[in-house]
Amino acid sequence: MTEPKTPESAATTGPVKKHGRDGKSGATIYDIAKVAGVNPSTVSRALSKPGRVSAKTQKLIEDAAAELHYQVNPFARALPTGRTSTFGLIVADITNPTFFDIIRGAGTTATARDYTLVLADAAESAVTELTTARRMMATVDGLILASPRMDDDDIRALARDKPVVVINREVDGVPCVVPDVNKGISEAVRSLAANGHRKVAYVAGPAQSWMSARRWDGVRSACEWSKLDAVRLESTKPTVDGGRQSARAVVASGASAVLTYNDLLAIGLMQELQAAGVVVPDQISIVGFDDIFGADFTTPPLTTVRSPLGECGSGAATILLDRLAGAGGETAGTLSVETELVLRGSSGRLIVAR
Amino acid sequence: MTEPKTPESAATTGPVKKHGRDGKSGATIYDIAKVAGVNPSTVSRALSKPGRVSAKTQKLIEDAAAELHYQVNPFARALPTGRTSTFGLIVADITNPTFFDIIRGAGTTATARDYTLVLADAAESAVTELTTARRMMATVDGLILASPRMDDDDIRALARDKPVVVINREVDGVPCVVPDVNKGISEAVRSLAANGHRKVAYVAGPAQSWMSARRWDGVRSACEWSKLDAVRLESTKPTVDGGRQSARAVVASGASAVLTYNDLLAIGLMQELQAAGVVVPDQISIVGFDDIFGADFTTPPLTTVRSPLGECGSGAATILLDRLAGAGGETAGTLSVETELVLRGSSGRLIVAR
DNA sequence: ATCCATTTGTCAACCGGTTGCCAATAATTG
DNA sequence: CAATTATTGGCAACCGGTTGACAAATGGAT
Repeated sequence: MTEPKTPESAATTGPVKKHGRDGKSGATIYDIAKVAGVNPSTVSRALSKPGRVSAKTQKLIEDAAAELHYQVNPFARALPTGRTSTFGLIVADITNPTFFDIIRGAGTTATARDYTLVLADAAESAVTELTTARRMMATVDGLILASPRMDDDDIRALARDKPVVVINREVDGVPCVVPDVNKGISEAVRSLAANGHRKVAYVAGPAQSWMSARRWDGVRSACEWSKLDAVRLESTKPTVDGGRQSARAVVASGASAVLTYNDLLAIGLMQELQAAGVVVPDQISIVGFDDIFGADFTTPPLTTVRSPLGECGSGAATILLDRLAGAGGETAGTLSVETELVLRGSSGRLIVAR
Repeated sequence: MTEPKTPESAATTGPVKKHGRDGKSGATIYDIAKVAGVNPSTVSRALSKPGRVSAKTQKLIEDAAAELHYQVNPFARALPTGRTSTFGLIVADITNPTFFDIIRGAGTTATARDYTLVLADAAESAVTELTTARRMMATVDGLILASPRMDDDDIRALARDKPVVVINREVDGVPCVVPDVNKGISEAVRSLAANGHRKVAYVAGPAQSWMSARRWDGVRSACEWSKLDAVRLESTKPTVDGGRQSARAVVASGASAVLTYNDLLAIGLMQELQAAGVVVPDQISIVGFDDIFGADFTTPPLTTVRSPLGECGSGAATILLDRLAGAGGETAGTLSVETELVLRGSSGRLIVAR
């Protein structure tokens, strides 16, 4: 091998310092170009556009890159192209275990497709959420919003800028991933009816929650079908504490079976009822939603309508990544994932006290 | 106001297109410069170096920036400076609820200080962990490793490159945040001793877990002090399932009280014992570690040695951010956070069967 | 050997900020 | 009022890749 081009000469006093390695870490395509004896742009092409350069030049460059432990500088790449190989996930509340599986699903899919996941928490505030989303938009290729609290219009505005996928809510014109509650709910209601229950209460979630409305719809229509009474009760907040506070209303309602907006409410409710001497499920059956982590820690373990949250996360990530890969001209349909009843101990035959 | 400098003239046929707004979103400092009638570099200074420009120029520029809804392009800034306003958090296993609070703590601190958190999961693999860490290093200013599985040397190697903080493990030469188990453990053991227990079992975690070793040390020495027998049992994995599997060994050990490496093990153990007809805490007291989400869902609710995980997360983030802000010459000490006993229903007086 | 159609590599102009150096201006002092 | 010093703003060269335009080299067909 003869020294290709510009050797170390000319390094006398000229102001030529362009692209000089100053001891810092990281080789650049200029270093590779020097080693391989080609032009930097050729290196760039070899490394990003397959088939654009001849096989032997390709090999030459790849070898040099390997030898130098080359790693692209993501910023340098993002600057002219705008592509960042990163997407954001904003969850309504990191505290809420519902999102754990979503985060995991999205994270796994991201890594599998060589993307980086940036996570942010909206702390249940629509304002924080929007601010965070706006800030993120600058650094990501796309965004996933899990149970967003902001307006439909805000979401659509974001979606006009870069691909956005919504989880747990349907927004017109934006691709969504939503658990289809009907199957799980009708299984649950049928099971309750079969066990002798005649009146079912639904403890609702936050008033502005899209999903809570869907679930109530599902419960009402399933009850209608099974000829059961359905009554809707409000809750203060969708947490264990909120569940405790709803116990009084539940008892007052005279229902013998309760479905709650989520598992947290169900767990709190069960704790409070048991503390008051109510036997679950003999006197009251309780069914939650989501099958979150810990739903089976209770005694009796919680019966719940499982939403495949991990699947929602990975599904949303897949949709997003596909859009980023393709020209992005796909339709904005809704991906619906199945829910199912997980029958555990907190629901069962009604034992009428006499 | 008169039109400052270069008006729209000269836009005839010259190849002058530099920094032209091409309809894309986002104003640049060049746009601001034009509006404010100053040089781009002055805009840059006004926006990043406080006090470098005169008050009135500053105002002029800020107004223009506000009017144009200017937002810095993080990539353009990162390219020459290397600063990204981003740090990474790698957790050993996203599935494990222990990390939920850590993520939240770190996330909150990050946002509070205008940093972005990038999350990654190592899926309990030392190799994945190291790969992920290496890849992240290119895009972040610093790194937090929560319960890392990789070698001390690998961690130190990473730390040589950029600031690294470790949670739940002590590594020489690297700043660490570790819960000090002793206070919580001695409270637990004293409580057990006071309740008539004479023999305590410790169900250990993964063999290579630094923290499991610390906890066993703590249990042993606390038992010695309180004149109790201590026996160590191994577990298959630190999960609910692992806890179930350890039940047999626990019973065989003859201990009347058990501390487990973590809450998951404790919960599984309790479920299995109860299924076998053992009454908790009358016949066996169970104490977990961490006070994870759901630890109080069980019946009886779990007594546990709480580690302030959220504090660990935010503490680590604070250390990291302080280092990034300061020249980074601080010592690499260990930040120790206090643990405490959370006395719930799963531990109590030993009722000797007769 | 000549000419045309491809393939492959080079040039140079970006992407949007940052920063060292220097000149112009303003403030301070004699 | 002149001389000196402290501020402030401008110029231009980066950071490290990407990409359109174009020329050189290669190959095939005549």
